[in-house]
Amino acid sequence: MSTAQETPGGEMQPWAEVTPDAARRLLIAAVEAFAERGYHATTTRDIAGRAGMSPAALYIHYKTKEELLHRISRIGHDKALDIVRTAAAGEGTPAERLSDAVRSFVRWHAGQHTTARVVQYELEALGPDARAEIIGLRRQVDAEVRGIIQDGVATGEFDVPDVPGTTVAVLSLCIDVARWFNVEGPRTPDEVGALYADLVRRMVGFKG
Amino acid sequence: MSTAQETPGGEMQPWAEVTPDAARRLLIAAVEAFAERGYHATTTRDIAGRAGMSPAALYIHYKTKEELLHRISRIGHDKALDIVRTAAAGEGTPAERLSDAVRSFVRWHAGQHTTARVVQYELEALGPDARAEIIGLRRQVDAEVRGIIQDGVATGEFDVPDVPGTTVAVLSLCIDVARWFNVEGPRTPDEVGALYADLVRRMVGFKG
DNA sequence: AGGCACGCTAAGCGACCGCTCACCCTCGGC
DNA sequence: GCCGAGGGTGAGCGGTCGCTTAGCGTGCCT
Repeated sequence: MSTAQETPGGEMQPWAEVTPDAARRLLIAAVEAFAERGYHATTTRDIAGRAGMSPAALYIHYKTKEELLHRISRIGHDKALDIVRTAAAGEGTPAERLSDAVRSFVRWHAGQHTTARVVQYELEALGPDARAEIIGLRRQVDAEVRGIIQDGVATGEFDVPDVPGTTVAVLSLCIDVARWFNVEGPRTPDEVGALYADLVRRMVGFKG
Repeated sequence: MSTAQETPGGEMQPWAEVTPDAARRLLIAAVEAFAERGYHATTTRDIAGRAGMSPAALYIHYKTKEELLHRISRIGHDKALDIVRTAAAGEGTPAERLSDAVRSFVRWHAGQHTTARVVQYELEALGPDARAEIIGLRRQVDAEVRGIIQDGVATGEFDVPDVPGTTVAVLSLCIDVARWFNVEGPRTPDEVGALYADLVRRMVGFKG
């Protein structure tokens, strides 16, 4: 669904779908600034400066500062939904699909924690329409994860007394990685993903 | 440790330790405004207006807008640390103490989610000194929870391959309640606390 | 009664915000 | 060689921000 390009190593090149080049540079600068200082504390002058342009250049490619946040949030949520959809549509057992989903979802929130922080924590800065659109995408993410858990309950693999509540908790756990993950810290995104996949297996009562 | 007063029902009256009355009204107004719009998007005029005062009145009781956030964050973290310390110092088994800690910690983050949102998510708006002080308190919270988990591992009650990682995950799970909890939602703070206590028991491999 | 400390307000200062406008440079098509 | 389109800049507008200052009202102490 995404037009982003894969490198030979298979790693996603983020923002590859944003053109032209100047618009992409501005967007990347905005992601960094928003993640560091928050949306409201970031000035358009700061964004343009990081992209090596004058303040006015921003408005050639984006109508407002909020449109920048909207584009970032939309692309990020599309990517997040893509990740869980891919895992949910896999062919393994519910336990395997849930582990896959958690592992890749967490890996993205850790590896791209700069982007994820903006995507997950600056939602309230969006206007009503944009916010509603993003909330719709979040509901789809929730539905995918809940579906996997329900499948596991149906097959008897999982023991989950409260499926909606456990779904919220699992997603909350994964999303909050973006808040605390630190590149200087002791764990790689892969390691956090593996740890969290194990923790979630336990949460759903899977005896593997 | 806190000078806050208990009501006859046993429920804590938040901000009771803030005096005089005008200073407390301003602080409560600031908590609401910061929680709704974020620190940087909140104006001192808005805070003063909510407290029924003129903009200048704020500066009689607080030196700057940042001092307001600092006071809120400090009091909130003191309360959070108090909660986990009380549970950790209890007399039950590690499983009981961990459940107590999670239940009361989550109950606070859900019931006082307005305050908790400010306390947990506006840390970066603080200056370096204030931030360092708060981070110190967070480390103490982390140490309390890690201590309980280690105790459980030592007695063989818990099966936890990665104690520091699991500690981070447990705290992250509890804290993020403040972000998603909604008073209009289907769950009471008590119910979320009970659900989360169960989920955490599973995460540490407790077979109860 | 007089004085004065204190809580508060009206007005406003200087800075900086998001955003606009008039203009410039570069480059491809003819 | 000229033109038009599109990406870029410098300067700056209107507005709002955090915060300050001069002065006012009220109640307590003597």
